[in-house]
Amino acid sequence: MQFSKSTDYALHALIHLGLSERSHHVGIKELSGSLGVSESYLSKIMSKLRQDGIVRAVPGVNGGYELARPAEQISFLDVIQVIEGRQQLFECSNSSSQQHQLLVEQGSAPDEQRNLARKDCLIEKVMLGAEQQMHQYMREHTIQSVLDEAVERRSHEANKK
Amino acid sequence: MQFSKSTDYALHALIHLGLSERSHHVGIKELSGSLGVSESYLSKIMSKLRQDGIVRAVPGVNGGYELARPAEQISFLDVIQVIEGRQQLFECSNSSSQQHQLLVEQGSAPDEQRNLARKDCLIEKVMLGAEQQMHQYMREHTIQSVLDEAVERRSHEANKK
DNA sequence: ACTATTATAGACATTAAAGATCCATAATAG
DNA sequence: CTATTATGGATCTTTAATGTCTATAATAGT
Repeated sequence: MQFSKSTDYALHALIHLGLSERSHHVGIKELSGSLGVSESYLSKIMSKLRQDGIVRAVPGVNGGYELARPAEQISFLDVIQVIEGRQQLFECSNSSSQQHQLLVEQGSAPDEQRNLARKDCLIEKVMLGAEQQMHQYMREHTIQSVLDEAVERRSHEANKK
Repeated sequence: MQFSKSTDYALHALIHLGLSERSHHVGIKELSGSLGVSESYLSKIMSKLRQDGIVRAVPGVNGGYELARPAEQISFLDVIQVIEGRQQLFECSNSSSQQHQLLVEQGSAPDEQRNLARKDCLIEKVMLGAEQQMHQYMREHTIQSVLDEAVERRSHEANKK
């Protein structure tokens, strides 16, 4: 299991837009050149980001892309969910099998067992908890926080001289 | 991005083994029947778990599988890493491109820029942090903790009557 | 209004990974 | 020695990610 390259491209593209001045449009040529990926492919990704309101796009001469809202309001989670989708990372495919019966009391009434559906899988519950830990972290980190850290790193480098 | 079905099968199989008495071997027939998956496919997964020391396997009459160590010493993280592999969820594919130059000071010496390799990508750093949040949670949850919670749930159900 | 420029959307091709099956082999209990 | 059970290799199918191409629509500048 790995995040797709599209996610990598999307995040880097947004950093690039974040570095540009406000209300300046960056064309797909500049973006794709900077990231080392084809225009065709990157424009698919940018379209997704536009459809989800992360960036704005303007066609025509001097057109291109810009962030649709301040960089501190674009979290990593926002971006990942646009590109990777919003399904759970783990879904129990097994709820109708014998397996889950074993986790319920052996002597209970049949209708109680029926009520134990997909969402009651204890394994899925753990995996969902794990995912939400990751989400929380991604929610706290934004495009702006990366830009800020880049500035910090620059001043550290400067001090070393 | 989603966890593979193999991970689902592996976790459910381990719960099944955890429910069986110690030093009792559970055959692939029983396991695959319980999970609703073919013997061939599940045995591949069980082999992986054996190679990584999660289960023991015994061929021959009355053979089968058992947990290789106590259920409280088998964490979700152990299992996920066997099945999904140990690569990072996110790896920056982009370190040699212009993108990262932008994140470094524009006027610095060329050799300092060279030193900024893959591992210095600030995006990758955030993503790695997120992954480690998830790992920590998975490390704290074990096969035994699921079995315990199943018991708890049973007594809750009993109280409702 | 015309033209060059730029994003959009759809169709399509390629590649890689997951999911699944089959068979020959090796190990074990009785 | 035999029936049983796991193992490993080869192979096939399906699905998702990756990538390209082309026709269309929108825009700025003239």
